[in-house]
Amino acid sequence: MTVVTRFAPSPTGYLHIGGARTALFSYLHAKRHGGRFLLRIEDTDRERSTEAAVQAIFDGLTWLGLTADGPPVFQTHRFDRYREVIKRMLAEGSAYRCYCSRQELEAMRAEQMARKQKPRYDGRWRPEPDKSLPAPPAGVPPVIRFKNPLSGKVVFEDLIKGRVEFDNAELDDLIIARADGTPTYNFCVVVDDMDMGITHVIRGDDHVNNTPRQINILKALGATPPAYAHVPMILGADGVKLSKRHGAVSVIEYRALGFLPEALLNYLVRLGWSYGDEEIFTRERMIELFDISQVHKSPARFDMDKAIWVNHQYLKSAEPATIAPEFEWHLRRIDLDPRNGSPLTAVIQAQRERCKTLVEMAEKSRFLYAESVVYDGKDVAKHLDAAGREVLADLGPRLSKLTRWEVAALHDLVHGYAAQKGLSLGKVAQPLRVAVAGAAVSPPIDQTLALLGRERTLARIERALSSLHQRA
RNA sequence: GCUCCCAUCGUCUAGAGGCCCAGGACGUCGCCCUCUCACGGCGAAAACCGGGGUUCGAAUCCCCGUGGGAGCGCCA
Repeated sequence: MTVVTRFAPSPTGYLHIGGARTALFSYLHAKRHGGRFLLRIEDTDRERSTEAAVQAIFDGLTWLGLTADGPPVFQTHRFDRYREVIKRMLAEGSAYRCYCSRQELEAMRAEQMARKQKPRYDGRWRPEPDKSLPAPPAGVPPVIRFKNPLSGKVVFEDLIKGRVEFDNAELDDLIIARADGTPTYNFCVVVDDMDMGITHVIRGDDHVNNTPRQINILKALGATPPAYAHVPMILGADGVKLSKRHGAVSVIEYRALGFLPEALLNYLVRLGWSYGDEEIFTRERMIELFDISQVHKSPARFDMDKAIWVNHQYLKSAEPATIAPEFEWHLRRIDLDPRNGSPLTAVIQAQRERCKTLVEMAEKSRFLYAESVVYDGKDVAKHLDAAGREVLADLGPRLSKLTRWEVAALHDLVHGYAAQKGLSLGKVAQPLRVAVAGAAVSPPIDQTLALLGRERTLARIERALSSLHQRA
């Protein structure tokens, strides 16, 4: 049987990083077994679902490259089907109408809580062979409840958690359709998973308690329950559920933070899963090695430092051309024109080892794309003193006479000058660096000059000298 | 309150009874390399939640405790 998994978010906000990991696990499990990964939008709650949220989820998944093998399924497009199934269940007796008012239910819950019991529906409208039901109150639209088995156990082998058991006595008759006729979550999930031919439900830990109910409905419908895998959630650095106050929670925020999608995915896959001592996994390798049953049972904390380290690994080793589009996105984000400077791949090549994020790379490359440099006062004071100015004055003419503006030639020129003057390289490179880049940090000086180009280099040396004269 | 789940360095993890006085990675701290920042190299500190069992032998199996988490809606 072909493996079919799905990611089923409800569009009430952005794509959460925890959701992204769940999606990744579903995706990997499907691919690992040559199966299909599907997407379903659980938008039955019209109050909270928004068009923008749907788009945000699509955008997040697209950026991560977790593409579904088929068009997304929208639950709101399937109401006819749900109605049909409910009609059938009513006819077969696996569901019934309940006329309790909300107030009545609330009172029931309050009373149970007071008696220190688990709040649950007491089955007052549940039809039984020898039971006589009250006459339905007039004018009250009923909800539909599922007739859950009263005794016995629901047992399932969770691929991550192992054997999980629930007593049916712990479960109550959940509402599958509201008074207005719209179906509810647990019911829709069951019908959809069945209709979509889902073989493996991989979802967040917070759904374990829903699983026995869903299995019971599935059985009442005569369907075979899929396999389940409940993945633990991601915690913030403080061990508490990850939320906005921990910083970035939405996938798109990680893009803004300067992450590469592959790097984020890599970090995420290692959260709760590992393969020996390996840390870096290409997508192909993840697909080859990922085993859902090896995922940890316990929740993991999100460690930004490690995530950034992984990102740096990708920045350092990925093909510059694959990084270029993201780098361009970041340059534009800080109002720099990617065409107004050296080719992106050359800059990436020069900057990658000193930048852990693309934000940093864009920022550190500002002097290569902006018309004017912003000088760091401290660095200017430190390196463009009298001696530094002398170096610049000497180097200007020599540089302007250089015939080949290439790394090797620039290297020889700078080194040759230092040797000739008996200066350490630092005494030459630093003033030059500050003059052209505005600060004491940049790629090796020969590369820096090569990337900047002759014209800008000479102009900036000029400007550094003249503005210093003004100050002096 | 009730139900379910979890527990190895600060963090992510290796470990499926002897290979473990517990290995790797991030982070931290030294040292080396060096034109800056980095990269890199070398090294250090750092953990089996507690208590009982089982066993010749337990981080690994069992029980209890403690601590964490999730769920208990006409939300999803």
